[in-house]
Amino acid sequence: MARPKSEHKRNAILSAAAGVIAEQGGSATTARIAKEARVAEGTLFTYFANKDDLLNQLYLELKAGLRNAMLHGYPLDASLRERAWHAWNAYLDWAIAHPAERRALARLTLSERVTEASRKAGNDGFAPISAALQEAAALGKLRDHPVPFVGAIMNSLAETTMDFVAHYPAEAGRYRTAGFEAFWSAIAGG
Amino acid sequence: MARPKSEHKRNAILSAAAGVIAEQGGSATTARIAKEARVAEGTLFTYFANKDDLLNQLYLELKAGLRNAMLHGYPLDASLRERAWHAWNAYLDWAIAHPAERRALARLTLSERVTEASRKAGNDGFAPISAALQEAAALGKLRDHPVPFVGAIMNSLAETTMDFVAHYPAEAGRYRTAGFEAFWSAIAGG
Amino acid sequence: MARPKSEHKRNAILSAAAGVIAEQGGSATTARIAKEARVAEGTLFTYFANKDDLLNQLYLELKAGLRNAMLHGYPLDASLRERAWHAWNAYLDWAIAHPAERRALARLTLSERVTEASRKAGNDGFAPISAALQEAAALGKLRDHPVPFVGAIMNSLAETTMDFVAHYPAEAGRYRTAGFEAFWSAIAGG
Amino acid sequence: MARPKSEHKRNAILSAAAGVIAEQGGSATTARIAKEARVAEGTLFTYFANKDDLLNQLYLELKAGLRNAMLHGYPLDASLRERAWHAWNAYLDWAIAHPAERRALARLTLSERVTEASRKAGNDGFAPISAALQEAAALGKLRDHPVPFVGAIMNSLAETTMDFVAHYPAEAGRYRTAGFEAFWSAIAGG
DNA sequence: TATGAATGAGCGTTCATTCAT
DNA sequence: AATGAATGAACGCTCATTCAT
Repeated sequence: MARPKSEHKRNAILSAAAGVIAEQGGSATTARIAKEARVAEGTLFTYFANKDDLLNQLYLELKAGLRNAMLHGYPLDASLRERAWHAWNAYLDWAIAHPAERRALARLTLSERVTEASRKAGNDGFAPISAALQEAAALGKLRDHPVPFVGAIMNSLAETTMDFVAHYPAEAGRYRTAGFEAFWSAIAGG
Repeated sequence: MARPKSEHKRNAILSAAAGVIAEQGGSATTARIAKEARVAEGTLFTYFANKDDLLNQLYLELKAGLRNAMLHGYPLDASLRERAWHAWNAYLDWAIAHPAERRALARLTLSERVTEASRKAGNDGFAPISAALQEAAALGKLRDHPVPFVGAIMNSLAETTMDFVAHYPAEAGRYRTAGFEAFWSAIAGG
Repeated sequence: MARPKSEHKRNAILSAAAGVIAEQGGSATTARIAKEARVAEGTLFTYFANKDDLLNQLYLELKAGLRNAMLHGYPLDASLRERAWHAWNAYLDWAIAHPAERRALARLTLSERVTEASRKAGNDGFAPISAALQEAAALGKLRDHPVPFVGAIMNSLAETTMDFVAHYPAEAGRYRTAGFEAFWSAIAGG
Repeated sequence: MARPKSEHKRNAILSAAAGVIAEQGGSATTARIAKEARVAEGTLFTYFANKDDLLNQLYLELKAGLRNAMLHGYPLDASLRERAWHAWNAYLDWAIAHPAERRALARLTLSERVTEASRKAGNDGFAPISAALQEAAALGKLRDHPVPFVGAIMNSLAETTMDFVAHYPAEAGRYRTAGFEAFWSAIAGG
């Protein structure tokens, strides 16, 4: 093969896209992304069929990165609260370490251009966390909340917490704990 | 430009904008909005200096509408929980009655085109609710959470609840209560 | 109405398109056409939905112009030969007077982008000439040739004649006559 | 570039080009041609300096192929009419046997990218046929037509005939004869 | 020499904004 | 003030050509 398609270049484009989307949101252009990735405009299209494809692949990549972060070291056998605490922290750690990725993911999640199929695929692999919630529900530990509702609550409280952590880094620890307490109080009981 | 002739026309444009943004998100064009408002393309620009101005004014208008809904009949002298319950229900009622507005507001809140100034101005007028939270905090009834954090938690849980209400209208009542319980548990105590 | 869409501008674009296509063929760009028409690039698209639409409308317009030229003064009651002679001359006169249009029409006729529907519509209105051929065939004056074949022969000989007239303007008259004689000999008889 | 390694590969590219141009006309891309020739995109440019060069060489190649077909078995000593009949049939046989080549040649003949020099060179080698026409003219057998005009008439009538043969294969024989009769009547006489 | 990824000028088209009416 | 045609910068994307392998 002449010059093989380089995983490095693909990642550079995805990474540049995350940065530009985090910064500019809906007005991120392919020209800007290519420039940021130090790649010709046309090159972007040898790695991604079109802009929507890039957006969807980026969404998937970000979801996968987050999942890896959350599931790395996940204490399968610990108590429910400990597992929740692990997931909570892993999420915050990832978000703190990857602010652009986090912002880009938030924007993509709300974009009309990310397909339903991508959303579904992106949520695969979060199975262990879902499983924990299912188990908790079965044990009657989740008040009366439907499982997906609890998942959504966790998500939205974590996002909110993350907003404060990002805004007040000096009090990151405090918000991290407070957010978790709020979450745990919100769902546990029964 | 400063004093448009017809308040009716201005409202038609704002209302059309809410509808189109709710539906199309980032790809809403001024041409489409004007058409929906039954107004010429150019007319839009005698009421709003440019698209960003329209977006920011719409954001403000939606925030004001929501505030009016939440504060109408607000029981200033009731218990903290009752006041929270009132606000909670008022929010959900507004969102159910104005789905396009709600969706547009959610999208604008995340848009890079709504300025910090607009966001600040938009949160003015929610003072009575903030006041209640302040009071609660002073009484030590809010665990240890900073007041703005509690406000944000309320907001994000209400949004999450609203998503489920919209998705499963048959179980609206259940989610309405469950969401409030989650919220109240999350923040009350101490 | 603010500024009505002007027939003049539409014609300027069509005329510019004919000129540029005659000159550049397949590599005629919308930018070049707009420039030649002294119109902004975007304006072209307020008169024509897209480039293909422009091409098809131009084809139709050129066909209509040619038809008008050929049918103007057409001697419905003259002899067959006289009617053929009239059509022959009218075609050559039009082609000589409108060299760019003629060349553009030739190119469009061969383009993949002119639809079957346009071709069909373009041939409507040449009915009187077709009728003459039908009549001649009925009278057994066309040797044994099928009518459409005779029409095609006339067309191709006229085109060939026109090529020579264009190339050797000094001998235009000679080719005009010689071409017609060739045509008439080719089809008449029986 | 001047001495490509493989004549086979050069032919594969030319042949693929004929096919793609016949099919797609002006929108034939070098990428598509290379793919069809089972050759890398870059390889095309080691055999041809650029796309225009490929087009011109293809034109020449097609002309040469047609010439070979027409001159093979050409009855130098037969009567004028017999020689014309031979050429006529040879052309139709070639066109029927090589539809893509014929179509590509027709398109290239009209393309602005085939140079005057190529056209001239392409017509060399049809000398024997020209010679026959010259001879006939000298003998006063060609009415009064200039020789090149007669050649062009033959060409355009053969093309027209070919269009009908391609469209109505069941009546190929009839059109073949009728076309020739039309041609012969058009030019012979005196 | 052959490969195919890389390049970037240039394409057709959109759209926020201006301006003649 | 209202209209909508006119504008042209900017977009996503294509493709002939180059060049590292």
